[in-house]
Amino acid sequence: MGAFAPPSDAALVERCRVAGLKVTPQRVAIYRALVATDAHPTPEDVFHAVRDAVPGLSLGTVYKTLDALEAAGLVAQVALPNQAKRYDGNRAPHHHLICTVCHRIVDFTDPAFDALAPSSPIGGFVAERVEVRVRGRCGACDEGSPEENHG
Amino acid sequence: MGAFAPPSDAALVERCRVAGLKVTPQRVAIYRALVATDAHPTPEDVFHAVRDAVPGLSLGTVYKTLDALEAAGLVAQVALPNQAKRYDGNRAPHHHLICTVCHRIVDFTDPAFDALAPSSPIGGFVAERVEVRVRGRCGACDEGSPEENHG
DNA sequence: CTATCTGCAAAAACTTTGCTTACCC
DNA sequence: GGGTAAGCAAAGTTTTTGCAGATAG
Repeated sequence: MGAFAPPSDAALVERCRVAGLKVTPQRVAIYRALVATDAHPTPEDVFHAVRDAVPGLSLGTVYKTLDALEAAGLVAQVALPNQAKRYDGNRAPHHHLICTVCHRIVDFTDPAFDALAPSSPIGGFVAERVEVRVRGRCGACDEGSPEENHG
Repeated sequence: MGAFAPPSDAALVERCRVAGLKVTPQRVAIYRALVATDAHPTPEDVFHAVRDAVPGLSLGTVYKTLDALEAAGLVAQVALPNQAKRYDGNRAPHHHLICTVCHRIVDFTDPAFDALAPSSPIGGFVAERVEVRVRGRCGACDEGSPEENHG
């Protein structure tokens, strides 16, 4: 089955509609770019990726659009120390491997992690989502050069 | 045993020495302020907390000092979306509850979480540390006002 | 038609940097 | 003394905001 098929533009458009967001070429292009990559790009990254397909696109629009998509729950932000905002278009529950050398963020899923919840309710805290962040060195940074490989 | 006793200034000074950091009044005051709180403050927060004890302290020094302490591994950063840097002086392994309403960060530990590791090595990734982030609503924000309670 | 959205540019927020003086070791 | 660190202020980055014209529904 198409469990790994990327969502069609129609699907993205539909999600915008459901969220009450107007469907514009800029918005769809930005949304699609984010869903199509697993690189957790910054707004700048998205801007550059979409610029060609949408002439005249402005960086400000990218910021506003990512904000809107995030507020609508269609994409998420992955905040890392000492870095610009990074976005994640992957809606499925998943976790992150974060390379401390090249700052790559790799999605992963793990059956054992999916049911995680604190064993006791802490101070009335009501959990909604759990994200596990594993920090370490990615394959490239571990074997290859101990230096920066790339982001 | 004094498992929950805050570290003495002498202990903090010693850690600085071991890390090769010169010991200055500013540095110790900033370090102590961070270790003494569980509020995960921003550099601004730290600045205000320490300002009275260290007249003439500058915000720039707070930034530089927090950088130095982080580089030395004595404190950590907790990056959250749409917020200024936040620091964590808690060196013990622990995880975070993050309130989506008031943005409070609460430390917690959980035996079940401490041994976490991906069940299969992903792409040669070598894990070093694991942080679990539980997002939801803190006690105050869940019962009380559904609005902002406070940061 | 009307509310939203875009592009542009200015402004704000946050953080880093450069340099001189002061201080720890 | 020599090398770090502090203070100050300027500069740099990143992100937000305001507004006029364009556009989706």
